[in-house]
Amino acid sequence: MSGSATQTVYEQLRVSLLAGRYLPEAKLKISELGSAFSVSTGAVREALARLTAEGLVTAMPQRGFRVAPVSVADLRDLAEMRIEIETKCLRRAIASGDLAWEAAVVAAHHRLAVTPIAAADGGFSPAWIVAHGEFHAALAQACDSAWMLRVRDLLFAHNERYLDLARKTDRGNRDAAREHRELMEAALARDTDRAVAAIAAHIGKTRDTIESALRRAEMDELG
Amino acid sequence: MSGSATQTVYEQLRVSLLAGRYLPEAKLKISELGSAFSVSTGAVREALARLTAEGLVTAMPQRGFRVAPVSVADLRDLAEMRIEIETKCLRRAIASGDLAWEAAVVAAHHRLAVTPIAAADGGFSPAWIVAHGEFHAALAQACDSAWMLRVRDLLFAHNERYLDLARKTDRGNRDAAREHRELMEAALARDTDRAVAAIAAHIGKTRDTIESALRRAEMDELG
DNA sequence: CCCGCAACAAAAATATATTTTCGTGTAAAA
DNA sequence: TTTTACACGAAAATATATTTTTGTTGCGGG
Repeated sequence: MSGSATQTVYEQLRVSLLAGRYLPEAKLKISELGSAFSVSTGAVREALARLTAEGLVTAMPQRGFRVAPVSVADLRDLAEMRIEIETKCLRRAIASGDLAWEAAVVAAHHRLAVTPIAAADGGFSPAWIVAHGEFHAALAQACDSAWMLRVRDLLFAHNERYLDLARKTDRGNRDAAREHRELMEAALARDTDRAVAAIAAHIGKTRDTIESALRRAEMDELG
Repeated sequence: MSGSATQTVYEQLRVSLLAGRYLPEAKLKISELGSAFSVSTGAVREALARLTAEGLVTAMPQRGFRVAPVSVADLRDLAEMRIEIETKCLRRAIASGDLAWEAAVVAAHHRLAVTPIAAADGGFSPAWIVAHGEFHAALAQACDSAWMLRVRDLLFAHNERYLDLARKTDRGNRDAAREHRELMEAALARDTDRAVAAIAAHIGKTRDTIESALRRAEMDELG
């Protein structure tokens, strides 16, 4: 293992959460997770405490932990906030990004472009999710405000939870690759307005797609 | 005690941190804290894990926890971000605040106005800090975006850490009470532009005051 | 047939014990 | 005198054990 037990559990649990491997509001039993990861309950509790502070998990006093809920309202609010922050980040990144930044963006985009998007189970492939996250992170990274980046990361993480819900209705009818390319090109050309418009549109479209998927899922549940 | 042991430790530790009762970068020894609060080390670790996710504490693998550092750069970045978020929050709060909101703002302002600002040790009095936090929270509360409020709370908490550093150089030469009144009156009058200007100025002035205090403290340290 | 209460089982919360890691100081060798 | 290796003490990390709390099931009464 790389680091400590707690760290490992935290990271693994986090990617599982972000990959939607647990259902929203599902109970996270401490001893189960402990034996699954072969660590003590203390390590699990510590990891869950951190995830609670991030909002990915909710703690119910004396009643354990659950996966944070999702809702259309939260998704819309989140997307709106993301547009605010991501556009600001992007503006500043374009303004102060150097050659190293450009190179990192190109590299991340290349990895994203060549990574197959579909996984065996019909969702996004884990490799694509990682590449996608890293591309957007690379774009924002040159923003010269640590706090802005921090908030961006928080929002992006929560968005990832919703992302794989979209996969079902997203089959083929949307060209995310094209949006990413457009975004990269505008950023590298230092065309701030075009880049900002591209990322805002990208977030908006993603939101809409996820929202339909969410509504469909709710329908299925009730009917 | 109200809730669980972990919860108690978390809350107490948090207010201590925000009140600047521990020095930045000071080591937070787990067993010391455990005996201080008369709880087990597990509870302390759990509380520290949450505070780490909030950024109030930094975790160093195999080397324990420390109080998060402060710096002029971080303060400036934080203040800039706060201006962005607080103004947006305030706009939306003014737009959608109802009578209950107005009442809460008036009440919070009254409590703030009548609470003595100075403590025996020369810092802000704990009661004033609470009242101050609640006044600003009340103002923002009517903002109809949960995510925006969440980010606002995070930023405000970090700002509080810096706040009491300002007390030394802030003695008498600044009328925070007046700024708060102006802010409240503009908000209640639904004068969005004036309110936004007031809060931006308020944050900016606070930043400047704290910055001088910080620089003075750095001077004292080195000479 | 439904409601309440008691006993039981399961899981969370907490405490204690053990292991591991890190920093420090000391002594021997270059 | 400087450096390096070793050992010791302190603190963190982890595991295990104990206590509390909660949720559930079955039984008796209404």
